[in-house]
Amino acid sequence: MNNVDVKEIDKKWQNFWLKNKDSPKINNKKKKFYCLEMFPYPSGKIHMGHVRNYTIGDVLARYKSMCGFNVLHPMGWDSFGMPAENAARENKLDPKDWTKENIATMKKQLQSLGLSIDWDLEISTCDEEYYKHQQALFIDMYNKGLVIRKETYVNWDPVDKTVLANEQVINGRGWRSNAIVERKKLSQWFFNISKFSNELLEDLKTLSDWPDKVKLMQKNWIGKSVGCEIDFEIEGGQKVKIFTTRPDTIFGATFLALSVDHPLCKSFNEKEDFLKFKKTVSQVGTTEEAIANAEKVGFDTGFKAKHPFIKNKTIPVYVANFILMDYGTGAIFGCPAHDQRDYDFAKKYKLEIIQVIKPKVDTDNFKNQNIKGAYDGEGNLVNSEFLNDLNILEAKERIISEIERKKIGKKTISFRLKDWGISRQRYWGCPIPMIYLKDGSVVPVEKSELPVRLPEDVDLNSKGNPLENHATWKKTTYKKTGENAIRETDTLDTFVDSSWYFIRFCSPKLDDKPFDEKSLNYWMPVDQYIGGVEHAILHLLYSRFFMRAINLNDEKINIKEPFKGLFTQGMVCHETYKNQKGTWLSPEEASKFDKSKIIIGPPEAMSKSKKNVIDPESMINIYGADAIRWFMLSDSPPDRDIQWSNEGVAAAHKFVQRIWLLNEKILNRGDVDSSEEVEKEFFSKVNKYLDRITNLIEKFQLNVAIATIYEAVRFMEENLEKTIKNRDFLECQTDLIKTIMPFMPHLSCECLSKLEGNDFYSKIKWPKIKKTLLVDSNVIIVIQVNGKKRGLISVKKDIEEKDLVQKAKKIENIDKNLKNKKVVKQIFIRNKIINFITT
RNA sequence: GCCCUCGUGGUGAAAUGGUAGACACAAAGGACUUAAAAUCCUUGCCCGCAAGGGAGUGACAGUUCGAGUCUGUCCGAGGGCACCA
Repeated sequence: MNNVDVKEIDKKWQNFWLKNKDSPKINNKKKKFYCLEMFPYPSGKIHMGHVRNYTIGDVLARYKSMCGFNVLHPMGWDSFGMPAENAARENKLDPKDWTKENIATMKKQLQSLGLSIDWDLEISTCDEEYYKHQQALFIDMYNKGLVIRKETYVNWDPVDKTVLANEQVINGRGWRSNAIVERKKLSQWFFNISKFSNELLEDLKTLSDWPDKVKLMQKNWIGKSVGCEIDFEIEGGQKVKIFTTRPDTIFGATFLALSVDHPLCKSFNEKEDFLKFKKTVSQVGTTEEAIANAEKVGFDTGFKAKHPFIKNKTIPVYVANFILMDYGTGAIFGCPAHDQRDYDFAKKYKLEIIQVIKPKVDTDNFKNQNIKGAYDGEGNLVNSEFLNDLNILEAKERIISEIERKKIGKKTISFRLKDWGISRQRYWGCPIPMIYLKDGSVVPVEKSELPVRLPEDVDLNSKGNPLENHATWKKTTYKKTGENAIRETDTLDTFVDSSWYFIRFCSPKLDDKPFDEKSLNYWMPVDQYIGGVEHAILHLLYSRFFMRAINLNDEKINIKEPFKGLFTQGMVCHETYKNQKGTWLSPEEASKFDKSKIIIGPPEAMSKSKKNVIDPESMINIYGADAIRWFMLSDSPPDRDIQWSNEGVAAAHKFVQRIWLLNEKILNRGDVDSSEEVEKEFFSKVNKYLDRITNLIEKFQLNVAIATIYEAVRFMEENLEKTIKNRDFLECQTDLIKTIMPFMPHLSCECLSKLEGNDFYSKIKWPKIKKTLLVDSNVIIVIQVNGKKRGLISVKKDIEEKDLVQKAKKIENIDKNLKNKKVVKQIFIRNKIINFITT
């Protein structure tokens, strides 16, 4: 018998699926399942990470579809962004052409994987057909008050000449250019995401199908803290509002500290020593770690603030480098005894340190009257007048009510989450549909004027923003009044594009509005979203914000959370290779060298820079799509990293052939004598395999499901010669192949078409598990003596304890172990274990 | 510094508190072959021809008849946040 030609069946069934495709329609009788993988950036070619991501999604989509769900499984392109602009500049191409070409290549590659994607729903964010709706959404959001304009310090990337969001700054460097980021003050557009801070935090609790890890990361990112604001009066009449989460330590306050950007500091801007201080502060390090570890320094304003609870006590007011203007109120009171930063600061400037918490468990912080380090643990209040003896929680409550009674402050909640800066000074993005009028006002473009198209004749080689530099593009008129106006030349952060594409997929061809409420309400939320954990915070948080923004004041939409289930898959890793000069070698290059002459590094995520990449296309050409898909899932749990190995794929390919051979053998098996007992056992065993595979797919343990398929296939092979009617054998094989279908669709279709004939395709349903066959009449019971395994016994199911004991004691090894000993206790767990405890 | 996750053979990994190492890769030995490839079988730490026994899931304690699994402390690796008051 011959091997199957994998390249041929790949082509054959991909064409077949194309002809027999069945686009999902709204069908209220059928349960829907929206399966979505994070859409790719069209960088040129697909990489193994895409293969893994989309294979996981495809297994689920095909499985759900076979189970009778109405499955939506679309794909699109996150096609705006800087690489297109950079590549276009280097190769003197139009970003649009470069992007289109990449999309065409990558689409063909994805199709060669045999994914069950409905390409009729394809969208691309750089298409006018997409971004015009995004502009309409932007205007809606503006009208809902969710778009605001603020002048702020921004992270300026001097290489890419663009503003970066905080999240795009990694260790003080631009996330793409790796250039050291500078601070610059600019007027920017923001989405008012902080309006939803509390909701975004609270609703995490409803996301039961998300990994806890991701929820925790979002929780920390939003960073809620409960505290209170207190007004301090400065001698001379001014007031400073501070924020603290430890109002209970107010009697330990020995100074105030302000941010350099605090409004009160404006009056010092002419003082030379202040400017000098400001300059040194801004020069301190660039990486976040350096900032965090920088020495605490301050500037004495000379002001004295009145302590709100201690008569006639004043405390000095400093400007300090460790106070941030954009958290809380940009001012704090310092309590050196119970906050390490304040402690360091107080030591440096020889400020008073007053202990107000007596630790529950003795520490050496406060011994010998010489306070060593800050204590921030549990304890009771001391040196605090009316708060004395209360614990921290009680003291907080008491002092807040006192503050509120005196009307010098109130309980407040602070969030770490800041508004989302969305302006980018780049060309290849969605133009922000706003215009500037002569009187200085800024208004949205009339919706009837949309889209605001990107011009095609731009000079990408000039520095700065190409739209700003364009000769005519920014000149426009305001439709309402006919007056001349200037367009906003910034474009939107590409995170905006990906914050609603999953909504667009519900009605991707709709021309007059971004989405149709009926489709949205039917398909959303995404039942299973699959992608890399690197998007755990930003993309997901922004998408959750968008869903709420769309929901706001719109009663027709009843979806709040966009992604019901989330799965984060691991990366694809490979060993790294270097030659003796230390330059990276690709696996192919390395294989040409003598092993002793190359340095082999540990497996790391495949990356172009380390050259440890394997090209999916060439692998598909050698082994076929099924083997690649199979290998991507077989070696590790889907949420963990996987190590690429050539042997592994080769093994997957061999298994493809083994299944094919088994199928051929069964087809040519001819009829055999049957024995009822053997048949019953056979059916029961196969059913157990089918049941396990089903449960494992449901639990997303795809690697274990694959291990079970290996076992099941071996079982079939071993039973070929047994007394089993061929009709029954064919039935079991058909069921088994169907469970392989989500993993290896090409091979499975080829096998099924042989097993079931021409109309097999309409009959592909997930096998029904016969529950009655899962129950065994016999069970294997473990026999232990003093908790140690001493034997196994096969007995009738539900055997009684005394019968089991009798049988067990007859086993030689058990008898030996119990000899001369008295059994003092017996632990019996029905159908599982018997444990004899002896003296 | 704070928070989280994970430590199981040569490797990737399985294991509702109840047979540790399923399944796969690699390795060694064997079968088939003139030979090789392919395929198949066996082995996997210590004692033993074997039956069997001992040790064993990062370390040390604890809970339990029984712990890879639960609890505590420590060590190691990875990830997130990072002057957030």
